[in-house]
Amino acid sequence: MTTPTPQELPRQYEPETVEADIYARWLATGSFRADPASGADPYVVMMPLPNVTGALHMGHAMDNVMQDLLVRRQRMRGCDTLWMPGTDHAGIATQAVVEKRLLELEGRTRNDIGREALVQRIWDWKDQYQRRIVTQQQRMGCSCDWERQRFTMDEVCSRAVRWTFFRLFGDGLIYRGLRLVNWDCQLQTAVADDEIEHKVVDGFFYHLRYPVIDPQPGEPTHVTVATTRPETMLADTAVACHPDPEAALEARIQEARARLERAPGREQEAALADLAALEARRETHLPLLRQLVAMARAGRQVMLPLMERPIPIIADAWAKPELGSGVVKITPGHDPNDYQVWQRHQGRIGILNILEPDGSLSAATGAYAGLDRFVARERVEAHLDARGLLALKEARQIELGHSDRSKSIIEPYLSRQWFVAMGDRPGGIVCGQGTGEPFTSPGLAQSAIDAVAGDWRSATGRQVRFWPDHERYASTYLNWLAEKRDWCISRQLWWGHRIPIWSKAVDAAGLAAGLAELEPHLGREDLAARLGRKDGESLPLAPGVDAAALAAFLAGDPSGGAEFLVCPRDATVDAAAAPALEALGFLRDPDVLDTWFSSGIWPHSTLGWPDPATARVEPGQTPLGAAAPGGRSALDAYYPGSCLVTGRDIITLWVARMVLMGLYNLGDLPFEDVFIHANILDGKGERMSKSKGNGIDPVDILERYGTDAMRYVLCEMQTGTQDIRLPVQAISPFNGELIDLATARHGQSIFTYLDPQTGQEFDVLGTMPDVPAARLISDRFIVGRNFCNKLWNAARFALGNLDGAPFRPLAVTDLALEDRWILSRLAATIAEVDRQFERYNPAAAVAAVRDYFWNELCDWYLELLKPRLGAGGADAAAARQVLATAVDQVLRLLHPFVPFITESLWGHLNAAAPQRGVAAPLAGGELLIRAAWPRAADFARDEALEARFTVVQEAVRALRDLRNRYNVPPARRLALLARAGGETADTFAELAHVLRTMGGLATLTIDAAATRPDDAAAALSGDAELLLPGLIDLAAERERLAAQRVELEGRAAGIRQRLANPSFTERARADVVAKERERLAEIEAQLAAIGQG
RNA sequence: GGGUGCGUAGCUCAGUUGGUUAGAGCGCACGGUUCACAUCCGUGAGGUCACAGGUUCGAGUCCUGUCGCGCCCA
Repeated sequence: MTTPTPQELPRQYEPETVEADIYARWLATGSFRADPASGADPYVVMMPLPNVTGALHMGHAMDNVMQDLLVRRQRMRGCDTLWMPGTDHAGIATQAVVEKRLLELEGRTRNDIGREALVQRIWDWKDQYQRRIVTQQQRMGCSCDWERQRFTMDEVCSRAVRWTFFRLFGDGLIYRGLRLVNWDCQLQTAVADDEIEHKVVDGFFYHLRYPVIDPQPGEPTHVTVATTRPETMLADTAVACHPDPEAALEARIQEARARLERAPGREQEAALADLAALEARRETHLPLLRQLVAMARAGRQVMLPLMERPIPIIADAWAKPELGSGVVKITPGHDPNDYQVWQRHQGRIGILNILEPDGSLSAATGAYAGLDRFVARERVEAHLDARGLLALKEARQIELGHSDRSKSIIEPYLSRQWFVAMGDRPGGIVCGQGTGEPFTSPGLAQSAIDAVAGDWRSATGRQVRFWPDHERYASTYLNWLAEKRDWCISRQLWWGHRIPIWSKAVDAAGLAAGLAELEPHLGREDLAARLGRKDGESLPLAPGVDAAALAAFLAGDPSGGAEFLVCPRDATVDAAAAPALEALGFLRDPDVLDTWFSSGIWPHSTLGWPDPATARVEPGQTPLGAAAPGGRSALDAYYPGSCLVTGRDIITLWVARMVLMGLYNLGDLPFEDVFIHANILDGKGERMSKSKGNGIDPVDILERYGTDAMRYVLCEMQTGTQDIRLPVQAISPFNGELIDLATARHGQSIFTYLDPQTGQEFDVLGTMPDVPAARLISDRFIVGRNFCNKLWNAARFALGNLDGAPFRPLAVTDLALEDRWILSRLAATIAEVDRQFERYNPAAAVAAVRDYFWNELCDWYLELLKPRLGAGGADAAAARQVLATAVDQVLRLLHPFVPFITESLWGHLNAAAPQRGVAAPLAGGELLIRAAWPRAADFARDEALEARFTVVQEAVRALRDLRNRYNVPPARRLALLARAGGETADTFAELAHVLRTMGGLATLTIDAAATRPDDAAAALSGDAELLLPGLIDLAAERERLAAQRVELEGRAAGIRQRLANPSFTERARADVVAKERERLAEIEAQLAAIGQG
């Protein structure tokens, strides 16, 4: 890289000419590399792995920039920093995208091409998007250690997944159980609760009549139940009424009364109607419900129509006497609430599954078998209607879960899934097995709760703390964990980590024979075998296990049926055992693991756990084992880590799981700090996302405004807990004008808009074949570009004046007052920036540097410097040295925020003034990225001088205001008569040159006893009066002073009133009262000044 | 339905344990090309802090309620 002389630097900062070179230089010098052998304190950030489904948008940019900000500062503070990059395979999301394309482009489904071919296509997709994501991150300036980059399905991470599964399984924490899951009939997989979008849609509420079997005289002949999904009646196993309908109804009536009392005027009518309707039920519904309770106790039944199956009437509080008929149908296999009813009445009522994985009805439905569920719905409706059993069909809005991925309607579906037990276990669980500091926790969820709440500390004294609002985010985390719900980890997908289990069904009769066959495989440390019951309980199998005990265990589950489960510890063991297991009739589980299973162990899987020495990294990557015998492995050096930076939406899904998996596998925390940053919203306040078409590609922003401009604005926006609205504009493909998407009208789809100028349609997703695509940007980033340009030009000015400025130690007496002032302000700024970094407040940190750089260094110090530099001599030399030092420190402070421009200017500064400092030389360095972070203690703080400077600055502003008011040309020098005494007079005298230079004065007279000449323009500044003779217009001036007097008198009156109030002077803090008195005195002095004229 | 957060200048947002006259940037108005920067400089206007009560000597800040908006969970 050649270094141009300052004179050759362009007049404007051109990011595109420096960014690529500088990034290449950082890479070539290994500046991002972590080095366990350095002996420095580690600082470790594990990137929230973006998934390979698509490219990054501004939300990711925020996440990445925040991480880079923290990492770059800690690197400059001398830490051995590791920022671990990587990507997530995102099982269902990625497979769904690839399947969708397959269908759109080739009209084929996954079953048409088969498992192997589909997985290959997804790998290709992953390679493509991983490259794109890394490019995006590198262009954003991310200083990750790329030589350690991981992917959740690479060899290193996959091994850790298997070991984790193996360990959990061996500890009895993984089981297979029958559960109601959310089933996506299109993708044919279970999906997690958080992958469901609830939408209100138009539907119907069907009221069905079920005949009572052998009704006695006076008993009803039918009961009426209601449902939105009539076809599920085929799987009904009971009808229920409330066990104490009277009490339940009265409770609702009381609530309705209370609501009525609280209801504001316009809601009164509705509340009154509600109450009346409930009260009417005492007559219309209660008698029947009481009768049904009695019938339920007597074990009476109704006949399920169409299936002609008797089902019991039961009493359960799930039935609400205030709703519908007060009777509900119970379909445990297809409704989550009914499933709970079934659990409460096990043995008395059955559970049935009538759905096939594709959403068609199963053989269990007889005549309806094979029909799609929506076709079956119509048939059932027609058949019931024909028999007079459809009492009513009312149109109604109903809430329905839709799959995030396929958009199809989710069905509650009874299936066998794998779970991790999150709750407390008898005897607890052992965390950190084999680590030297193992400990016992009641259960997995509890271990993660303890890490945040209460007095628990890890063996190394760590606990988890959320920033910038611990209480708020900790409560999200704790509320979720407190439910301790078992975690469904199986997904019926092809893309992901295959569940490493071989299984074979067994019953009581075959138990002994099966055990004998398995015997050769038992007792191995690399293979775990258990006998699992249908209810999810399991027992370990070891050589010589007591068959009688196992038989008793099997008999303990009334549903009967069990299976042998075998889990090999890793792929090698698996391959070796496979033929034997197959020969015994074992089947390998076809499902894959939930993505969060592998991302939950990301903070240690990436470091080579369970054994860094044997972790097989890819060619060119940094090995994870110790570099030398006795040295530290990546795992030793970088676990536990430091900080996790992420958005609040995955506190539960991911943060909590990383904590508990880290504790379980390693006995310590993956991080201490969790920095929750803002989400990026568009101009309408909607969360930015590619699939919504409002996502901005950070590369589009940085190509237009520069990377540093983008980073600067992102940092400036990260204030606290507030989400950020980023108005989105499209660049018109027709004329290049910016079009605000918040106000633009849509075209034929929600992804197209109409150009308000040309009326033509454009597309923001770039997927419409016939509609021109538009890039999305946001003009919010102009601010950042302007900032960079200002920095560039200030540095250009400094560089042009430094002239190789040699270093020599300077004493305070060698310095001008403004030198001491700018260095004092520097000390204050460094301290403030550090304080704000520690509070995780990037906006306040960057504002502190900005204010120092722009409002103090540029606006005052540089202007004061200009006459001194021209004068030459020792004073000019000292000025150069201070200037070089101030620029040096500003570049360092700004580097984490705007790394490219600062690194570029650093090189020029090194050429112009190789050694910098004031009292002592500062440690330099060829590259800024590794230069030392500024220390406030290196510069003398002089608050008294700062206060005097403020007084003079105020006077200068007052002078400028007068100039403006009287249209005085900038070049005209003025004669100032300052009526000031005491300290103010001293300050004016001491800093007279500042007043002269900045105020554009020809002469300055300070006189405590001056009288105001008639033709003088006058302004107050503190307790001084600034008089500019020969400027005015008397009438205007009198009017102005009169207005000023009114304002001052108003203020004085307010303070006098406050001081006259005894309860204020007695109860308020003494310093507050004193301050008020002081202020009053000041105002009175000002009034006196005006009055005198 | 439960939980949680937000509402401050035209816009996007700050506002530390309650204590001067509520701030910044952008936008707006006026004036400016003196050779670092017009992506700049100077000055100014602009707010009933959503609304209604309450606590307090004192409330943007604490409490209660209402309205509007968002997110998470069911």
